[in-house]
Amino acid sequence: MAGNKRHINQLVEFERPLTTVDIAIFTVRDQALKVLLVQRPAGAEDPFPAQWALPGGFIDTAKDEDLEGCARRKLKEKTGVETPYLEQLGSWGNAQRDPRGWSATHVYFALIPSEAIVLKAGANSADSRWFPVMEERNGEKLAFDHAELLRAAVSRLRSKVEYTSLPVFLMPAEFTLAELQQTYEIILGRRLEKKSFRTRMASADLFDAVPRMKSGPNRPAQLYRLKRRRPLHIFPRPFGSAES
Amino acid sequence: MAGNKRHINQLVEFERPLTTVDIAIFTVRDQALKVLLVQRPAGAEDPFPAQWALPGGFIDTAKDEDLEGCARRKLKEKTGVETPYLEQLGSWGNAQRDPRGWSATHVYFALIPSEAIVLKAGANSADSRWFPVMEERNGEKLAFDHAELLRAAVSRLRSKVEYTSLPVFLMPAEFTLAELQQTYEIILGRRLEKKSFRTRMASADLFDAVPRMKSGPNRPAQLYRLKRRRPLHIFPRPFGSAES
DNA sequence: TCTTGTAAGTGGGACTATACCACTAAGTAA
DNA sequence: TTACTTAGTGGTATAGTCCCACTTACAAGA
Repeated sequence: MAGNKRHINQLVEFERPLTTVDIAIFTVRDQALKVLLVQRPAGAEDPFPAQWALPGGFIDTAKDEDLEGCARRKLKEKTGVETPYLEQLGSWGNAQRDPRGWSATHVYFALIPSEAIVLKAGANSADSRWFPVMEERNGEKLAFDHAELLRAAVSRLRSKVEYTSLPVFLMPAEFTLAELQQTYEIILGRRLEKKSFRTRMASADLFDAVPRMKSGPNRPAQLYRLKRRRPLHIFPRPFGSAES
Repeated sequence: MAGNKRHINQLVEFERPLTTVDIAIFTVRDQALKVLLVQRPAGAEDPFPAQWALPGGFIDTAKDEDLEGCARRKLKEKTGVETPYLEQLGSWGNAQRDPRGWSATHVYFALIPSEAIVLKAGANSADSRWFPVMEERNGEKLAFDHAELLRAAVSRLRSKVEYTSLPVFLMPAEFTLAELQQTYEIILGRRLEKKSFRTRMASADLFDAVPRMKSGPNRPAQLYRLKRRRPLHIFPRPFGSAES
């Protein structure tokens, strides 16, 4: 199975594109959907100096076993944690997106509960920060074609949230149904009907009630915990329209 | 925006993976879902000699504007036609899949009506042929990791057919509702209920009735034609279970 | 202690797309 | 004319959600 020199000769005729992996890491905090962006180095040696970009970079064929491994490595470097959810979004490749030459990037998106995160300044990123995902602003001045990648990631996230249990991966270990519904509402940008929401979640059988309540100024709420080994649940129908 | 030598220096530390594009091209003919496979050259210069593989190959950074353009080029080379439907499936990359080195492939899948196709022997493929998609057989001895890629493509195709109008892209210019239903049934591997099927299609408003009937030994059937500029239609609910 | 306010959680009928199944319609072949 | 087959429809049942009003449970202040 090992390569041999004959093969190499044949390959010379094709220039190899640059190959990178980028990740859209989402969380919900302060009542908003946020994405982690890193600021590119300010020196002129790199393209798009000092601009914000999705975390990512070149594949290290020595260290990375496969594409997903590369994504997990970069994700861990930035956030310091393993992600509970990682999905491949797709790949983008053309001659223009990187001024250094024909390049292709493999894009992943990840969901991480807000409290889990410990931001680290990465080796190749002067700074990293959570940006609220707003249709207008981001989309403009990210490095490379990352604005487009981010739009695609947000679009995929929203459409999957319509009919799956994806947002549970954004919740802390214990949470109330109202908090989960809020997370759905923040991502979708609209209100959901309480009864329908609870009926769905109950029938999906995703959580165990823990024998504790969340107290506040009002009626205490039941706390739940995600069952072990619960994969993504797909609901038979998408969420309906708005409430109140 | 042009590259400069400084950048190149920095990039030397990363070996560039081999980059390819592969396509799963599907059609329905002879009452079966089929996929186009090409036989790799028999000489020992290439890996997996004489084995069957998905059509595809290296990106030509001189000719290919982007990944999808590369996929369309290879598709046209093999089938001689433009495809009515092309979608990116995902990418696979690791150190083992190609004996020549760390490689990543960008996989697309395409749907083509059976009569449209004129198979051409490609430059790098001694032969190409339609293979029925059967869970058991294919999955064993395709070149590279193409068995896995094909499984993923079939899986994606099936799951999208459950709740979209995808199979219309497999139909000839004029067709009957019974023929369309048959196409659905062949892909899904189960019978669908006639009335539900027709109600769905009617409400989707995808076709125009042409003023002609398809005659046979029995009652003639209305012929339909796909409306112009009809994108993929998504039904509010997936198809239900079997009939008779 | 009682009232007020607010969020948690539920009861029950309405609605909608599909499931199910029986029926009619329209042709060919013997 | 009858038998057979496939096209196409009518009408009720069902499932999951929608919608809205209601009850429950707590804190805070009068």
